[in-house]
Amino acid sequence: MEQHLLLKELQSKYGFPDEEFPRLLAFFKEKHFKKNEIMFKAGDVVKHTYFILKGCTRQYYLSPEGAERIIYFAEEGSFCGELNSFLHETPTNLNLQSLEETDVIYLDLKNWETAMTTIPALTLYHIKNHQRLMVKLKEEMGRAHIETPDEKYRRLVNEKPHLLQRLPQYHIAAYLGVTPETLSRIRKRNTLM
Amino acid sequence: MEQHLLLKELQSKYGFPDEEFPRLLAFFKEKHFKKNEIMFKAGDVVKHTYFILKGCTRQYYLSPEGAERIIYFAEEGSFCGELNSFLHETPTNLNLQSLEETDVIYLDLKNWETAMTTIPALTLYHIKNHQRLMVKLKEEMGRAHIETPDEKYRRLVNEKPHLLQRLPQYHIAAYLGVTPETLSRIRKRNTLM
DNA sequence: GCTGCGCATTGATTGTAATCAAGAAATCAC
DNA sequence: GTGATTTCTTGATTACAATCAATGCGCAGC
Repeated sequence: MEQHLLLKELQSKYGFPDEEFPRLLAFFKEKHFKKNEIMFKAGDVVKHTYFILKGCTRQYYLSPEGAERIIYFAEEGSFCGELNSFLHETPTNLNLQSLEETDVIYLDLKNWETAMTTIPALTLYHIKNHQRLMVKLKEEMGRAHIETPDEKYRRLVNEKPHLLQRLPQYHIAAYLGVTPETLSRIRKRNTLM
Repeated sequence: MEQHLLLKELQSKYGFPDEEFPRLLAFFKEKHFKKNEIMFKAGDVVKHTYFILKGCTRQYYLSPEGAERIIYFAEEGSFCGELNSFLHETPTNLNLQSLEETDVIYLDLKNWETAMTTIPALTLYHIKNHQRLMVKLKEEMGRAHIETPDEKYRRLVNEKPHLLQRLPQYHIAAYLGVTPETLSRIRKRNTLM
């Protein structure tokens, strides 16, 4: 019997009691996004927090000049959203877009709060995971200023090789902060030797 | 009568009841760091969370090549530490160093947990502030890959001009992700016109 | 099969930061 | 104050990514 992706994620990090899971799952609704659909955009108040069952999304800023700065890609088995906007009901600066046909389950604010306050194992998951993400973000920050595009690319190859197969190169380029032309040349340099 | 810096910080963000403050303050101990003292370093389990009363610190990574990547500077009136290592009692990857003669108050883990669980206004401050920092970090991430050094410098001039007066330029350079030579030239370009 | 469009590659040129190398200026120790 | 060290500036050169421009490739629609 196949284990639910959400339960798998919750248990993989810190343990989550199986018997609590149906009660948690009941708080979620399901939804499908078509390829390239905007899930929320800058200026919106984010109404849902998503967990991806199938597919892939990108979160990005639009610079004043209109360039897209991709912060990260989320794939099946992970949460994506923008908690600050969601919890405080304030407009976000981020954009979220599906990159493939994408199935999600999601929570609205009311259910998020209820689940978070009545399921201790979820609270624990959330706090610890949040802490962990913060540290990862800081590490990336440190590297973002310093690493050369070649280094960034090689790190991606090592850490998230599946993304390279899954996504078009211009998105990878926007994520690495280089032009598609440069990425093409980097790939040439780094595969032939 | 002078208001305590910590109370000021707590109240400036979300409100904190005056009458609770003495009870909170009792959890803290005091300490002084000399200029350029290492407060913790990569590999350490971080034992304290600091609040700066006077002075200035920097948090940074050491790259494999030995280059320093400064993540941020903390001045009087702000917390600094590394919560992930602190709370989970695991080794950190970050380094923290005082840049001036620095007075702090600090919490150890036991007191942090007690304070956090018995003073609701503190819990609230912590959660909300953490959320806010997360969003700011993401925004910086987005910019870090894309902005030119000139833009980074001008942003710093606008947002944190005091840092420029306070810190040596090679630290500013390490924060912006450029060499000191380049920063010197950027300054020349951006002050004369 | 052919046409058109989006995406990826390649080439030539340009701009800008890193690097290497001295000096000048400021800071600290005695 | 003097000298020594640290920090900042300036110059010359080099390396590399952006940009502009053109071509190649793959795929969808007719």
